[in-house]
Amino acid sequence: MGEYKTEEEMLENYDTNKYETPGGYTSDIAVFTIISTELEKHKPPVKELKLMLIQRAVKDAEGEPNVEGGKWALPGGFVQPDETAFEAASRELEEETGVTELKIKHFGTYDKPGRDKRAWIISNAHYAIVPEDQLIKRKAADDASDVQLFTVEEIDKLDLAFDHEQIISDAIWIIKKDMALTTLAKNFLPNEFVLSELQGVLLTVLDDAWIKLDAQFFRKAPSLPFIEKVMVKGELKKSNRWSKNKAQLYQFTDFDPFVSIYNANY
Amino acid sequence: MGEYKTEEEMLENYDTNKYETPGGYTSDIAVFTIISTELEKHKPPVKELKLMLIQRAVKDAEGEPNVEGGKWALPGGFVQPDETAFEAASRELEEETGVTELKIKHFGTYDKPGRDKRAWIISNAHYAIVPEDQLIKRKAADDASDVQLFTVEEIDKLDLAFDHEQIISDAIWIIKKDMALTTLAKNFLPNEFVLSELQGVLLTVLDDAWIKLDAQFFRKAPSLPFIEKVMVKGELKKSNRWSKNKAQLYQFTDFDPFVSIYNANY
DNA sequence: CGAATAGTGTCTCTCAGACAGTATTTC
DNA sequence: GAAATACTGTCTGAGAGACACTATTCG
Repeated sequence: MGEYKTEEEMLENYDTNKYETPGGYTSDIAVFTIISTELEKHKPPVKELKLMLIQRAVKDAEGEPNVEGGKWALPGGFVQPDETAFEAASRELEEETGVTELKIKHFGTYDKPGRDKRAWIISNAHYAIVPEDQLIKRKAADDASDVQLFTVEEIDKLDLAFDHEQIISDAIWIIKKDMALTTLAKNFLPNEFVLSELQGVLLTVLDDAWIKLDAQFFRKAPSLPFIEKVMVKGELKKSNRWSKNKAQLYQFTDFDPFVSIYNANY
Repeated sequence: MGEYKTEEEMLENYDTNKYETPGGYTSDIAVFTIISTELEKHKPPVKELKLMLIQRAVKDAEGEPNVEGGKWALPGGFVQPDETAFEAASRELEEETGVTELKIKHFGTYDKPGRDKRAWIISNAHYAIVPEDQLIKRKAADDASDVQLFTVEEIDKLDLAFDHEQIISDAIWIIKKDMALTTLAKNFLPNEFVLSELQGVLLTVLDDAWIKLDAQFFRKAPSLPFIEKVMVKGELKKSNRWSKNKAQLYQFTDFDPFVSIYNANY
């Protein structure tokens, strides 16, 4: 019969070697941003979705050869025992970019045996969205060549560390889905934006015909239930940031859309 | 400078104690089923969403007090180093119910420090859908009172182990979302089904007005792009399983619906 | 023939889709 | 005034929503 009389006594003697335990627990972050390139004054800029990657050092701080050295990888690191993987992602993103209060979302766990040559290491993957102005600030402060932004097409040609090719491919898929199904777009936009900016953000990721057609987009968008016209002192607030003609400014409401395949258009 | 010359040499000497490592890696499964209760012949049955839970033994095999003994919990267990959490879920579900080839989906990671009193234990949560006939088979074979099906309302009153209250609440939310956004309903239905069966499954989880209204549901459902009428030798196949009047049988196609909040109804 | 399930007929109204047209501002 | 962005007018047809009505079968 039992050696221990109480649950407390048993807990004190709990042996973590009873089952084989993982050799590490990490958190990876796919940092997305949309870069706007202004071609001309009073012209909507060209927008491109980019992902931040770091190039792993060939040798570590002690001068030892680094695992997967020289390859490009997602930023990330080991999770501490007093935090969740999500908190680790948030902490590491701040260390890396200096930005806090960002949209971060967990989207998957990667635990395939052999994914990390060192040991049985489990990774939780997150995506984060950084507004471009925040990233540009960082770019100036530290223009290390080992941190770079890549478009989706450029990533295809890179030599990626671990199973990060899979993680990145999943991240891109998820961000497309979330862009279509949630108001994720708001994280890529300033608080007040014009319709053509929203259109530009959506087009970096989605490929709907009606979003491309100005007449249809400009007619329907104003009645989307999760955005509203910006009013100041009873007047409609407008901007001519991107055009000669003044355009109406919009902001997101807190409406949380919920759609269903059983009553939607495909 | 470095002790090791090559990456291989370094890998052989990799010390997993360099960072603190988790004390365990587990996989939990929320097993859902929809139980149909036939009240009368030729009447559509009452359908209810149920979740399978197990009651943790008060003492373990060695007679020691068991952690969270006596409480209800999700089935699950430790992940082996040669498998993923998903594979572990699949294996454990088979051990528990004897059923393979089921719909299983990972939906979250639970790693909040202190969630398990024993150690730093990370759990991956999955949901699974078991057709009711498979579960009834099991019920007969082993009618242990420590495995039971509960409705969502009944679960609210139970004393649940670890953070399983949170996991279950998340699981129910996810299954509702997936029911609305994917063809998840097909996993709750036989291969060939009538519209009232689909309507019944949807109503266990969703609460759309138009699904409830027969006239609207029966008009629109036939044109859903992911189901089609069953044909046999050029004839429409019908069934009077649930009614005196024969009803058209449908089956799911392999169409994968993709909806967006930007062109949907809310 | 009554009752119950499984639909269909018909009307109204809204909105998607297509395409042309207008408004505002800068150079 | 030319050019570019940001919309609006107008028509057509498909489909959502509401409610009444029909069809089939069992007992």
